[in-house]
Amino acid sequence: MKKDISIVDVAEEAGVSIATVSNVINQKGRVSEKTRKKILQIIDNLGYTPNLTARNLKTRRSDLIGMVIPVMKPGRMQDNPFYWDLLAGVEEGARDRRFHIILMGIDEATETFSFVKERQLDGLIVVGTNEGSQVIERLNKLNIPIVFVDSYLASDEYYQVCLEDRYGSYCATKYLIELGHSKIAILTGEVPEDQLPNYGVLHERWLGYKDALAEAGIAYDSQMIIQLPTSLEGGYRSVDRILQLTDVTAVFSFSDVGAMGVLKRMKELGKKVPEEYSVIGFDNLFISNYTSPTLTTVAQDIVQKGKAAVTMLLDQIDGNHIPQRKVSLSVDVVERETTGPCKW
Amino acid sequence: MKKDISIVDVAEEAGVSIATVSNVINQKGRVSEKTRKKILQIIDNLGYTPNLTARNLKTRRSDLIGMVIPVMKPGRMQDNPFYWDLLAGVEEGARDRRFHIILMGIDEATETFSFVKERQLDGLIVVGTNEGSQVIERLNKLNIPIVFVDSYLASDEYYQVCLEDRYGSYCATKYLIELGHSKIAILTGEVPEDQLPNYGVLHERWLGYKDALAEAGIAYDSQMIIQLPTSLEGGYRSVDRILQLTDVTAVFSFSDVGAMGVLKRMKELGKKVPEEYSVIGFDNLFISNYTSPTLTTVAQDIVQKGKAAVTMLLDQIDGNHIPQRKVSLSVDVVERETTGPCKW
DNA sequence: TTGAAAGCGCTACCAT
DNA sequence: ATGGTAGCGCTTTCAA
Repeated sequence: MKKDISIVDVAEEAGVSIATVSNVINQKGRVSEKTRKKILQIIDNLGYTPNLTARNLKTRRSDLIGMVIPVMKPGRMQDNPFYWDLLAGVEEGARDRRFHIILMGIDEATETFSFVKERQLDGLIVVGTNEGSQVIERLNKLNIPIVFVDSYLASDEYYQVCLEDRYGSYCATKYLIELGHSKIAILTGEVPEDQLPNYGVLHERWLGYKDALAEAGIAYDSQMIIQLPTSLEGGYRSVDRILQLTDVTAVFSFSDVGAMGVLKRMKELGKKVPEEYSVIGFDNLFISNYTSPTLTTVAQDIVQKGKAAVTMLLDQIDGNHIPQRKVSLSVDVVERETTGPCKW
Repeated sequence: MKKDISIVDVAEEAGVSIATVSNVINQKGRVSEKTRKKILQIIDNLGYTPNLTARNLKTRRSDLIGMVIPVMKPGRMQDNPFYWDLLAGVEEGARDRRFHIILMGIDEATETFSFVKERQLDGLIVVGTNEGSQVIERLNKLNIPIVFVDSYLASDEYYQVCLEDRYGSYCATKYLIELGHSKIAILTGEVPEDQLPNYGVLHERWLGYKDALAEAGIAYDSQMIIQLPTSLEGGYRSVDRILQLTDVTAVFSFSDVGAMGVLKRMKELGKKVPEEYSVIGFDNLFISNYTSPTLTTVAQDIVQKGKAAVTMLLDQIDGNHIPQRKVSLSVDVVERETTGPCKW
């Protein structure tokens, strides 16, 4: 197997020093147009590709960012299309700026992030961690640019991309209330109520829910909180619990996948949506417009969220000015077929 | 900002040479237990992390693999949960073997794969390319371990992970035929019929469809092929075309997302599934069990596919014995609610 | 405008 | 069992 072509080969072929070759590769100027042309030509002929590993060793810049996503029980990444959309945005944004991305599923409890130093990552996008999580402290020690997505960290030192979660949740709830619903079950995810404040996104949405209730003068009832995983399965299983509650007429799932689970189980049990129960989700997955009935939901632009995060990260890395460290993307209730007037 | 701790610091602190430190890091043995312990202790104290970039420069091994996925029009990765499941499998398998993965969306027409040499990638997982594609030749030049997923390359030199596409398609079609259907429209994706042989997966499935028809003595009718994108939108749009065809009673979509699009449009037009039309998909996305009605489909284990691919790749990289270069994973018709007896 | 050379952090060979 | 050192491919300073 023949050795790779290095900068030395190019220099020899061109009869110049490697320093000069380096200068043309890196467009430093200070090379005569003539030799520049010649070297470029030779690079092309030889099919030379600079070795980023070597460059990185010297410059301490890898043009590589990490995207970390929490994994579930057996070490598998979460089965929610949300992440794919987010990743699509990040990937696209990174590609535009000639960065590459390393994707990693992490176990928050044990991850040390040693790969960040090992790989000399220039930055990190961290998805869905929370105030008080063990990872925050470890991440701080890394001392590299980080953008947190959906994480709600209190300190305004952190760069964050979030969503108008509270407002979106408020709108969803208000929307249901205006339809006449007052007993509204919520699927918050698998978190005990007293732990909610530690789960930023869920907490915000919970607050939004309470905001709307309060505004309408409806008493908050913690029985309405269903604590099951944010997943199809979780949504599915939640229905049996909801039916044990009295007079519930609407369900607000903090995720679209959860809402889809609800729809399935409702249908199995012969419960009519939206005639008997209204269901609203959160996310507006592209698939949510294709369920039957189509899902009313709080829409966010997930791909845009990924792009916003990576843009903020790369700007940070490149030392560009960043107007604000915390960005909150807007939401929008999309009215479809799973919601309707309260039956009573 | 303080400089990172290097092997030199560890060596100094321990009063040994860097060679010895290197030996303990790489578990080469030939170090006395006593010094080994000591060095390990110091590494821990100092919080030293080896610099993989430097190691890589020396060893020419990056412990990094690439996963490349074709992008759509505006440079966005395809909006199909399939890829996320596949990625989940790859990521999990890579993590188990301490490899990291770089994910890249590529434009097949222009991609040169220069990043492979630049980053010294140890291997590549290539998804959904095809015989005769421009990328094959370029990939060959790379001269690194590659595993092709869903690619159907003729030469048995290539390492490939595929599916029993033809058989799965045969089973799906046969299943419909046994229900009494004979006019079965198929959604192949956006490929002209005469180009099908160049699209491995689609071609195989097309062949399987024809196999079943032939077996049942049903004439093949190329009008039954609907050429629209493999997507929710494509499936949705296909319905209007299908309805122009005479006597069609069943639709076989080569993807679940396509089938979901069909379901939506059918419902909008008041067409009953499965009473008037049977619909069957392909993939068994986790979401397909949550549509309404739930989707009959040809099931494949996508996560397992990703794992199989990465395992084969890493075995190749590590020089392990690989029993066979081409693996075909099995499929399985999952009968749900979108299919039923032919109305006539 | 160009070149010589140091050195990034590490591994691996060869000595001791 | 341990150490000295060349060198991986590149960037960067300094000198010419």
